[in-house]
Amino acid sequence: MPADRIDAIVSLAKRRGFVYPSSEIYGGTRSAWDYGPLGVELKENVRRQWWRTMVQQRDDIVGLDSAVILARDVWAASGHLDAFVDPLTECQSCHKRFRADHLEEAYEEKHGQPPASLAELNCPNCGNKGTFTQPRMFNGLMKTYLGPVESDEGMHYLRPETAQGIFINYNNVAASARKKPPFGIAQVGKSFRNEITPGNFIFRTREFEQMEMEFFVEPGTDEEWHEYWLRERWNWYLDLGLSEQNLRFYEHPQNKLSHYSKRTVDIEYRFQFGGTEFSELEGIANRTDFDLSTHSKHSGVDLSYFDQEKGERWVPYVIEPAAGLTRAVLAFLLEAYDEDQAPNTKGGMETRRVLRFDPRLAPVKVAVLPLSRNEALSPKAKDLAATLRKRWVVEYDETQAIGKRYRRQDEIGTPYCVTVDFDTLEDNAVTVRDRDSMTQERVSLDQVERYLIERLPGC
RNA sequence: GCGGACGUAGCGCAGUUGGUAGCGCAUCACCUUGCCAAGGUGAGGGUCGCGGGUUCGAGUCCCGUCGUCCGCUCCA
Repeated sequence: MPADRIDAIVSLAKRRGFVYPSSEIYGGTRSAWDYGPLGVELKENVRRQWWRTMVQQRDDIVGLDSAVILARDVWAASGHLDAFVDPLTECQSCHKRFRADHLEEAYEEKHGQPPASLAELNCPNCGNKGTFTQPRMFNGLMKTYLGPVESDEGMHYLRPETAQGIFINYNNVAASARKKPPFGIAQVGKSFRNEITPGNFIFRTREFEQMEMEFFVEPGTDEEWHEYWLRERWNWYLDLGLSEQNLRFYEHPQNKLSHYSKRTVDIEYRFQFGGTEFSELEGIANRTDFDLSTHSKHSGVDLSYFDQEKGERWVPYVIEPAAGLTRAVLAFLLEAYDEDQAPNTKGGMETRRVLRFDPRLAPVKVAVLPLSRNEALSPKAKDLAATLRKRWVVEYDETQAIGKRYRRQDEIGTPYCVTVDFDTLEDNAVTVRDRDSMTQERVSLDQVERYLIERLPGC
């Protein structure tokens, strides 16, 4: 994979309508991207595949769509208010930044007492003393105010993860859907974090979309279930076209785990940002009984489960596969991007840009092309397009040469092009052209839909 | 937030010592061809990211600001 593939994707994304810089006519706004006509289809297809796999095709997982703005107590209970707010200070000599509380802890360990002020501290990087700025609080939680008056009472947080909406609905879902462990609750939606350094195109943004599932299991079976979900999620990416060589597992070291986690393993993709080969696509964590326990404690509502068979009560453990929808979109784009050689009219070869999407992810499934803009061909082709459009996203294009139109479709990853030609008027058959092999097959008009259904499974 | 680079039409770029912007592709129209783009003719599209300043005059120099990328920092 060439290192400039990401540049090619950014350019193509804007040119063809996948992703635009947000608020572009006002100079842009940091860390936000807008999804164009093809991008929204692609994103929706990724979301749909996840939902089908995780919810609709299983009998042990159900869906949920909770609010973005939850009660403030939720974030106190979940630990986010503590974990997301850090005092940061910067060394004015070498311009490195540090957690002020970490510096003070290190000082105390060494000297047996806390420093009187930051001025007592030497910079761990350059060794200079008294160079630290006053610490500033960095709050990873995004604030907003409910109600017309900006008062402290109205201050709420936009969710930094969708998971908490699931935990606080645990009782509701378990009761109404008559579910008992092991079972899961899945949710897709936007989350918000004040990332210090957003960037790398749509990889890290302050507003982003997550696909999260919380799987509730009996304590003691949690490690086994964790392994199960690692395999399941890995296979999901493979099934939709990511190649094994571009994926890997990353095991978080024990001393760097989140406040809620017993073990976390990421699925990473070879995004190749700057000097970083692999970056996180999805985190699969064993959250233990932390969430349900803490919400039981803070809310006063018992979220434990009474096991009828064993006659005992326990708090379920949670295995959480938490995927970034927008990150997955980028991974699928990168993986699909390819350049190969295609013949031209003159008998030579030309470079062809093609997005080799799995058909389930392709924004457009079929393009209908009359060989020539013509009184007889165009209506016939339009009729066919209208028929196919009842089932799939279909593009109709009659401008310029047929070869050029094939290339346009290749560049946006359309798996099949159906061409209506002059013979069609005689034999009622059309040509179906395959994106990857560029081979063509003659198919009779009344069989086209069936032909495509066979080749577009799950679309 | 710090350091560096960059920001000219949708995309990719050129703009020489400061003298009021060009190229390729793309788009649109017409002609031509008719199964794998880049034939012909023509058209539309840019207050050169934005705001100040220096200057008779700035895309070109200076300052600020916004944005992108790279490196730090952060990444629950």
